[in-house]
Amino acid sequence: MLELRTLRERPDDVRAAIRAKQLFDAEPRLDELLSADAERRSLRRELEGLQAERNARSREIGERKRRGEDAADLMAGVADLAAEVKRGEERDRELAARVDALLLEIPNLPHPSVPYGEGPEQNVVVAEHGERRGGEGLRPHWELAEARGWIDFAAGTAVTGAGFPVFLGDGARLVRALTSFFLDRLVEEGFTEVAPPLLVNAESATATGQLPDKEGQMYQVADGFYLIPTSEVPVTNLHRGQILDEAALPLRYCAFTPCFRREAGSYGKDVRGLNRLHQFDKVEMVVLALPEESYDALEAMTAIAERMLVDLGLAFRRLLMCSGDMGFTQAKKYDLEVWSPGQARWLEVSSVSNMEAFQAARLETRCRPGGSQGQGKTRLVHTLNGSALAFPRTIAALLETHQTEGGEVVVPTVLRPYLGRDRLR
RNA sequence: GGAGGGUUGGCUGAGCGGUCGAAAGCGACGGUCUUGAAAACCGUAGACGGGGCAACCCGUCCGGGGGUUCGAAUCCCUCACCCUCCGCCA
Repeated sequence: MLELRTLRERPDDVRAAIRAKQLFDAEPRLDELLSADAERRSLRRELEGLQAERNARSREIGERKRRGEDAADLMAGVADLAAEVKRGEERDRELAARVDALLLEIPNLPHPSVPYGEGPEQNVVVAEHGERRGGEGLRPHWELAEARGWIDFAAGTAVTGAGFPVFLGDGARLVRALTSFFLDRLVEEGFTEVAPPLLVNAESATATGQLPDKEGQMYQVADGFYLIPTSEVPVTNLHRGQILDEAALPLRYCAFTPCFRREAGSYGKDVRGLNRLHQFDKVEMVVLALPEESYDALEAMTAIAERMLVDLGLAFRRLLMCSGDMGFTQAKKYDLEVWSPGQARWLEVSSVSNMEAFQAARLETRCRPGGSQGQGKTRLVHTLNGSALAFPRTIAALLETHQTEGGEVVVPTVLRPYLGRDRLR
């Protein structure tokens, strides 16, 4: 969420952001929020005066009683005041709850460098790397994988349902090899490896922005928990409510987890093969950074993900997302898309975003020199995350790109130590 | 799943319904001393919100949320979490 102060001081910027992000439903909420907040502030000014008066009189009663004097007259006078305070506090609670709920519906402001656009077609291709493989006889990954028994889509459907493929044999080993390759690389880069919970509570999901709006995208299980749609959620929540030492920033984490998404409403070619699943694996980077350093961190994270794609021998491009395709919580976002020769289309395998202080405000993750024992003002940290990388589409592109005429797959050099062979059979 | 005990400031830990935002110790910060440091001594110190040019003033916060009361860290209800014992379990 944005800080209330931002809405008060820059309501026009917030309104512009809502429109730029094409989230027009948020505009009436902004209006309601601003008026509720104004009402609350004037109420509070009045209420705080009453509270001060009540406190003073109660203190006087206390002092008299301690001296053994009678205070019945004072107590009678304060009763009305106390009742009025109570009414005020009730109204204040209502308004606070309203403001709080509405605040969750206001999207983050796009960074000035983000281009305006109404949808995906206006994303900007920043760079393209590698040579796209093309030609006759290149098969889509589902044909390759099913022919060799690396992936059994039908079995997954039987066990659970559509969108839950089963990896077998060299397919499963490829998953394990990628896991190690990604994590080892990120640890080399200085990230701390995390194995987080795969279920989170509503507070965590709210802090990172999955709730309340995207509730339908998560699987909810018993006891009010949600299956994580990305490890961004548990990992970003690691420092909830803390005041971090600025000298310790940036904090850089990486995590391998399965991710669970309901993906309601998807259809057609999007859901073919590994293109869109309800359960998939992903290695994620999560960074908590100083505000003045967060955009350098965004570039660095994107570069790390890109280098992995280069090492896997995949052709890819980097997109700068336009305002309308960026999503609710992000200030700036890059997508990396790999070329899928078997499908002749681009597939998103990574999304790297800077949320600035949007998540930190709800997380109450702050920093200052010296940390919780430090001096001076606290500031909200900036949070970032990025995939490095999402497995299914990486695997799809990898199988299709490195396929041979005989239906085998040449294993990229960097994965050979992990797989112990140079071909998938 | 059953029974009991807890949750207080960066940490440990006191706290009778009435100057308690909260003792004390540790830690932190500033200073004295020292060539420097340590020790010792003196002092300063919470977070969040509102108001004021400012010194400063006001409000809220003792796990979360409600309640009782003129007044709640202290009493009541409720939820969450932690600990101990029993049961079950990879």
